[in-house]
Amino acid sequence: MDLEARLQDESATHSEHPQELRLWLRMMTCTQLIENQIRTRLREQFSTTLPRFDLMAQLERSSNGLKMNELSRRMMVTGGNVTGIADQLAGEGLIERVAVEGDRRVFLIRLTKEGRTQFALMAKAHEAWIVEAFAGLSSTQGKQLHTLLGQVKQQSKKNELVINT
Amino acid sequence: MDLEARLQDESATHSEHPQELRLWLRMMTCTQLIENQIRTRLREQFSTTLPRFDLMAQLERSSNGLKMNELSRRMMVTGGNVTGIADQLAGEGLIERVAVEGDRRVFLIRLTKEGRTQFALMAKAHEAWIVEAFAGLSSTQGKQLHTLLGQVKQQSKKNELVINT
DNA sequence: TCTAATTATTTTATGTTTAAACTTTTTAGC
DNA sequence: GCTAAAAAGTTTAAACATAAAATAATTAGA
Repeated sequence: MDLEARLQDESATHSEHPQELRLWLRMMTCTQLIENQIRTRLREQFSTTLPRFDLMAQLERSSNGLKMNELSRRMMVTGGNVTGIADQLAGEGLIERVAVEGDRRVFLIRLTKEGRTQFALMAKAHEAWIVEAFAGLSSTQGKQLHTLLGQVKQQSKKNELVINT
Repeated sequence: MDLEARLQDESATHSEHPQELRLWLRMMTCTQLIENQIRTRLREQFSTTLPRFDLMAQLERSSNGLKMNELSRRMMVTGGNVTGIADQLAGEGLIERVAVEGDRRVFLIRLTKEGRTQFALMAKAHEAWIVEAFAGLSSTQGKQLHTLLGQVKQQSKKNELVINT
C-alpha cells in the first residue's frame, strides 16, 4: 500500500469526525432548525404546539380513527404522553374517544368536526412552511433526498429490532 | 388550459401530500428513530441523557470553553435549559464554570479532566452507534446526503432570519 | 374453567424544555 | 457621569416526555 492509499484509508477510518458523525450532526441541525421554526409559528399564529399538531395530523390521515396504541407507535412517543395530549384536545372538543364494541379495553380517537376544521387551517399554513423550508432543493434533489432517507430509515428500523432484544 | 394541464396543476398544488411534506415526515422519522436509539443506549450503558452528552460534546470540540450563550446557540435550545443541564454536570464535577475577567456577567464552561475522561468513553460508543445507523448507505450516498442536507440547512438559516424580524 | 400471560390504557413520579419575567452587568448616547 | 438600552445568565410556571407501576379487559393453556 502506497502513501496516498494509506492516507486515504486513514482519513476514511480514523478522521477526528468520521463522515457518519458529520452527517448525523447535520441531519439533527436541519431537523431542529425546521422544527423550531414550526414550533414558533404554531404558537404565534395558532396558539398551539407541535405535539398537539402532530397528534391531529395523524388522525386526519386515518379518518376511521386510531387506537391510542397505534397513535403512540406512529408518533414514536410513550403511551402516557399520548394520553396527556389527547386529554387536552378532548377537553377542547377537538378530538373524541369512541368506544369499540367487542373489546372494552380499546377506544378509537377521532377528530371532531370542529377539530377537522381547525386542523385544516393549520395544515394549510404548515404545508407552506415546509415547502419554504425545502425551497433550497430542486424537485429532483428532493426526490434524491427522499430516497436516501428511505434507506436510512430502513436500516434504522432493522437496528431497532436488534437493540430491543 | 386543457384537462391534462389542469390535472397536473391540481396534483402540483393540491395533492394530498406534496413532496416536501413527505420528505419532512421521513426526515423527522429518521432523526427520531436514531435519536431514540441513542437515548436508550446512553441511559442503559452510561446512565446519562442525550442533552448531557450533547453539551459535553460541544465543550469537547472547543477546548477553550464556551459561554453559556454560545452553548445555547450551538445546541439550539433555550438558555434556561442549558443552565439546568450545566448545573447538573457541574454538580457531578464533569464541567466547571470559569469566571471571565473584564465581564462579570459571563463565564466560560469547560470540561474538567474527569469530564473529558468520561466523555471519551461515551464518544467512542456513540460513534459506533452512528456508524451503525448509517450503515444502509454507501460512502458515496453518505456524501450525497451530506451535500443535500447542506442545502436544506442553508435555506433554513436564511428562512430563520426572515421569521425573526 | 380457572389461572397465567398478554394487551390496552392510565396514573404517578420525575425530569426536560420552553417562553417569559427577572437580576445583574455592560454599553452607548447624551 | 447618567440614564436607557442591550446583553448574559437565572428563575419560574406550564407543557411535554419518560419509565415504571397500576388497572382493567382479553386470550391461551392446562
